[in-house]
Amino acid sequence: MVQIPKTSAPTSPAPHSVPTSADVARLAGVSRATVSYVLNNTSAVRISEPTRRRVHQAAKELGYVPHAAARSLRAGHSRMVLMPAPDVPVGPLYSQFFNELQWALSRLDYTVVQYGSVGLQGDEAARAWAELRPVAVLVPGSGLGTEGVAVLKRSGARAVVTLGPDRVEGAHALIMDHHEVGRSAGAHLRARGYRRVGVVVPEDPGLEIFSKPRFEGVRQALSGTDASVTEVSLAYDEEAASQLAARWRSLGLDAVFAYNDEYAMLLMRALQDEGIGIPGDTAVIGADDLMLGRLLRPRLSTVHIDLPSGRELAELVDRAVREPGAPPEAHEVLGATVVHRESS
Amino acid sequence: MVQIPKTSAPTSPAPHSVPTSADVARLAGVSRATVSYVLNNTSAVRISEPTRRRVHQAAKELGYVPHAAARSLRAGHSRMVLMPAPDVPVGPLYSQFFNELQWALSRLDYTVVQYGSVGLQGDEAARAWAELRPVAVLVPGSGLGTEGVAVLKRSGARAVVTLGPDRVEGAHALIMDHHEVGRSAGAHLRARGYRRVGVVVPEDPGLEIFSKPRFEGVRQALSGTDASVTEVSLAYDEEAASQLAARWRSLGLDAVFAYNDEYAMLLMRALQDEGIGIPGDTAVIGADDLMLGRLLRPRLSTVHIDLPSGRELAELVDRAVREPGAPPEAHEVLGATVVHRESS
DNA sequence: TTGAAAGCGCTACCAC
DNA sequence: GTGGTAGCGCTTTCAA
Repeated sequence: MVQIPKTSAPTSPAPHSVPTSADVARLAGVSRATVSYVLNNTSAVRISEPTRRRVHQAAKELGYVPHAAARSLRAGHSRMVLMPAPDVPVGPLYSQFFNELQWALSRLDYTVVQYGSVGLQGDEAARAWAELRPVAVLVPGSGLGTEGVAVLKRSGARAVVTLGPDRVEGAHALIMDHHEVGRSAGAHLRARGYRRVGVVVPEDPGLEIFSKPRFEGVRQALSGTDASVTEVSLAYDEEAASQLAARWRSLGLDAVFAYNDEYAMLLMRALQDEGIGIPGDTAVIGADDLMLGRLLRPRLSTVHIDLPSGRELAELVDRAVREPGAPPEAHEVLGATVVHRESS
Repeated sequence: MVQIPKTSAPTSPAPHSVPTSADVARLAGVSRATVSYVLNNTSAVRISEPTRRRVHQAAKELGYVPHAAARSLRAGHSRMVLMPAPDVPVGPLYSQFFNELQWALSRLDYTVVQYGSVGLQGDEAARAWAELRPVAVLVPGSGLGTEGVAVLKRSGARAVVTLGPDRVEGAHALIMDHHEVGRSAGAHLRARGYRRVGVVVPEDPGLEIFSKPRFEGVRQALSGTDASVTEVSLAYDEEAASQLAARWRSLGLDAVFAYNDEYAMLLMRALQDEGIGIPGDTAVIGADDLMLGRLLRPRLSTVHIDLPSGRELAELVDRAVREPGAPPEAHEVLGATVVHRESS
């Protein structure tokens, strides 16, 4: 029987070491090999039913849990898919995508692990990830360079996938080019006849990866026309917004792409409080197509963003893992479509 | 020299296996022991400078990265802090808390890993986590039971901390009792003279952990008074909100606690579109004190929630790891204070 | 049907 | 100063 009486407090300060398969074997009166066969349902070998029972019973009594590190050390590989945890607060879009991905990967029998790599820079981070010998690494953003990819592959990663603005040599890429978001917004504003277009760029440096290309996209969409594009820096707080609103008229803008829906809401509110009509005096368009945009008055025009489904990415990963020799795939996966509502 | 010429394409399909410390030793012309000493800066032993250089050089050429599993297998422990990834989209509050935590733990030389455990139930999940032999496990929500804690501890976790509504035997607890949120809101509404109070309860079953206690809290705050409390179910979409608004007057409520700021915004908009004045006809109060509440008109009253700082939790973890015999601590860490604005 | 033993990559004890 | 080597927990071939 188990040594800890069921009825006593489970806080047993006994320094009992953690049970190994050898302990299970001992208790069941069999060899470690047999324990392994039984617990892994190894089909290549047939174990008698009584023995199986004894092993299972022993494992249960000891509370045996296999040691993943030992197992994958022996096996020479794992099924861990590693993903650095994003260090900026992410919105519902990313959360949903990530959940889907996780679900799809677990269906394919991979284990998804988000690795917190605060404070690690570029190749140093790649090395830290490589220490875990993941079978695949999914890297959002643009932190990974060619050397990082090489480190990961050398250490056994069979698939390295970047989710970001650009391709990295040797890695599969899900290219999420936010230029397209800006371009859609810009084209929309141009088509609706606006000529002096502002583009909000968040002050938060962590958002630069998105804000820069979105800004550039607007510029691209309006280049070759008589429209002007003005960068408008804005921190995500009320004070900053109202200060901006106070000098808004002096900017002489007839439309603004507000980076995303949240910044759009912030700015809209400040403009309205300043007596600036939307879209009459200034048109506003956001991005991300959040629920809140539909709730604003006027209803917020926005750029809806299509991310790849988690299932798609999971399949890419699986394909890459099974065929590591195959040349890296690169897919443009960010779709942007304008949802025209009332604010533009 | 390294075998892959620097100038050729780095897509070397060569099935070269991943370099081990033995490879480094061979290339440097020393023993594996020496490699280990050098790369870990072992202070107990002095290695000559030329040797150090040779080892470092060889490691670099091979792109050697130590194998974390092998290392922790040998060491008998790791410094991995495991946290199951939340399966519901989390708001900025949690994101920020988590980032702080991660940062604070990495300062203490722990590695934080979020483990995606979709589809795993209770003790099964605990077993999956235990396989990784983390030194500490932080579990948000209420999924972990006494048996789960026991499994984790038996498999070597020196600290198990739950972040949720209740204590679990044997685990440290950061008790986040959302009753207090409801109580604050209820007390506020009562103090302001409202008597027929509605409480929005999201339909999303994943939010029950929060919505149930928040609802109960309001009930508690109003029990013993002549005020009534009515549960109002609501899905997070416009259609549901406008249907609710259409029958709002028939509910005869003079105030509503809207679960959180986002649901509050959804409901407020629907009510206003229905011609229901806020707070004149119905007062509204949200929770979470998000930026968006300040931007609504009328400005949204809300319940500000104080979570523990990531640093505090990190210190608790560290203490628990160093003193695994110590009795589990339990702290009430959820502070709720009403921020009165214009909507109530 | 079951057991003995090798070995995955690494570190740390002991010898030289 | 440096090297040999045992052994962490596990799986799997080969024998019995």
